[in-house]
Amino acid sequence: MLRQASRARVGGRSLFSTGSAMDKKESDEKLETMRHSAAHVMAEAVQAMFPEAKFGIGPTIEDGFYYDFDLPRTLTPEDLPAIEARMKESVKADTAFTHELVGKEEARRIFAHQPYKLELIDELPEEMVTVYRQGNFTDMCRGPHVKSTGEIKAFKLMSIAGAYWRGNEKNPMLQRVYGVAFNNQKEVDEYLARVEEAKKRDHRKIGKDLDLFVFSDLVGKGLPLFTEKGSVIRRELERFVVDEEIKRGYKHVYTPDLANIDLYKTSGHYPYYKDSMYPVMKVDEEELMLRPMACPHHFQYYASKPRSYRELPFRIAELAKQFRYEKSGELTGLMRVRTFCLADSHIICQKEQATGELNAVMDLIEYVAGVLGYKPGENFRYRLSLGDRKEDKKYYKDDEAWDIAENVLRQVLIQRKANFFEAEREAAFYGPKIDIQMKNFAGKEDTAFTVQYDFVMPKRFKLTYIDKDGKEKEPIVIHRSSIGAIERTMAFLIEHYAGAFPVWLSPVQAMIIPISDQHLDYAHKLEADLKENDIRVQVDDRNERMNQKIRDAQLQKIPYMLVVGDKEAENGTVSVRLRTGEQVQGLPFAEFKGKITKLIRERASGLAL
RNA sequence: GCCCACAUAGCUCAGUCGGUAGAGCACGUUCUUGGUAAGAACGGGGUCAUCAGUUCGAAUCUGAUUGUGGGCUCCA
Repeated sequence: MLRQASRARVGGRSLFSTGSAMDKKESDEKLETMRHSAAHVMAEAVQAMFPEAKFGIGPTIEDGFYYDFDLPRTLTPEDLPAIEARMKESVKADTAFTHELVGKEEARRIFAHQPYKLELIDELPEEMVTVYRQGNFTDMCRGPHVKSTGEIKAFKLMSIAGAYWRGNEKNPMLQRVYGVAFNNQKEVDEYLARVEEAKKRDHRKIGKDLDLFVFSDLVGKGLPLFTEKGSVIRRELERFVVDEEIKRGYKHVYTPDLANIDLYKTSGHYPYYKDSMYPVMKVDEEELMLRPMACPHHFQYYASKPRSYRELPFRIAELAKQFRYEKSGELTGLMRVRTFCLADSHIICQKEQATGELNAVMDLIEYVAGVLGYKPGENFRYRLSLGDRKEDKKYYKDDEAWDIAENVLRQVLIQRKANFFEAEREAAFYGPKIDIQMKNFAGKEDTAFTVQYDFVMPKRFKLTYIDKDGKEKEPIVIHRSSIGAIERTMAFLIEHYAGAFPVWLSPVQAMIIPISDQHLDYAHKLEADLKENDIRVQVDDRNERMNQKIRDAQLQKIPYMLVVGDKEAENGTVSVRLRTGEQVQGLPFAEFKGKITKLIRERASGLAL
């Protein structure tokens, strides 16, 4: 369990926990010890049910623990209550955890029938290993553990899943049982309630409820269709980011969604990623493929003629459709799809310009994140994704260039006082990157935006510029995305706002609700006026009561409901009900129009008129 | 791709022991013209994911396929 356990534990750490107080840290450690012991107790229960069980590892993770088993039959969800019941007996019996330090030879004897444990023993650098026992269960484990099983307060087994031994898909698949554990039953209940809340925010559910996107088996999996409403959000995001980038000196272009395979062979992408590229299409003598990335296209634009140092930084940007053959099991709603549109850019610049450009990119990203309502530390954090000098198969071999590039990125983060952490072996093959990691409501972290320092592609594509001194020099490239993949960003946004978007993103910004059909004329007059002013408005002219119409508009999370009856038609006013429940009676229509227009133009996050 | 589970009306779901389907919401029509979260009546709507098999008979049992979910792996 040793090393794997500790790695898994770090990986499973609460992402944005900020608590640094000593007592909190201590109670965290206590809780973690208890969770780890719960994993052992679960293993004991499984061993009692399946004496021939082979054990993998059983570390703690955020909120709980898991243990991997190799069993004579597959577990089903119905097995969980039985395992849980045995665990509870064990807790009730309050048996002591004991441990001893033994030599490797002795350990091999103890675990003679446990092939996975033997494998771990063989790889341990230490000569002595710790062996923990409770009841009839013995495990190799660094510890620590609770004194006795009675200290395990409250837990619940959550799910069964397959997991490859040591995370390698070439290894056998073990059965993993996940559980959560807390200090008391109340905390377990609260955890379960949080899980339920998260489900309500799931972008797949809200996407269906609010009719934002759909999938079709005939079109294919991982290929979303944006509905009229979803397309409004997408269009607003695209307009926003294109306009903003043009303001900031980007050259916005269109390049083809497919290209000759030689392009990706030249870039070096092909051998690294051919498994996730779509197969080649033969057309006459050409071999074409859907592009899995846009970088090489942009480089060909740059390379179309000689470039002077005066043209640098050369910032090429595109809303670039890309196609990746993600494995079927990896697809998830809009989070992970097989075709997506990346707000992509490649900044070709001199090495000395890198820091300045990186800062400008970070400014842009932070601006965009701010407009979307994301707060640093709360909704996202930075990850400095590093290479591995020893892995020259996975990463381009040039130790010095890696050192320089990683340091440039690190310095940018430090100077900006950014809240970041470093992650080994998360770099691209052509260089390190800064990833903006978003946490969704299910607690999973995903890359939203990325900034990469690339010292490889200029060589591959022989990108050059003529410097002041008339000599040809090699630039570097910054790959970056300002708003990420539109699909994924929409998924994050839907969950972030739980479907209650700011006005500028709302598919329908105002719903006009006539009190009776005598007020339809006035309602349609207002509708025409607002539409003329580019406000997305509808009249609910169904034969329903006003209450019903308000309820429906409310469920659709439409920001403003304009209730109009005799009073309003007479005075040229509207009675506004906000999505928040707040009401503004008798507001002159012109005033409403002015205020909503302003909120939209400013991309305001609030609704207050 | 791998492990496990799931798939019934547009949506959320029920359907007992194998005897060819039901509710609520949504939709349509009519009545109702109602002042801030569900007015009423009636009606239309399903090859029970698909294809095979077992059976006198399959939504129900078996297998395969497709899709979805939770994990694993992967994520340029």
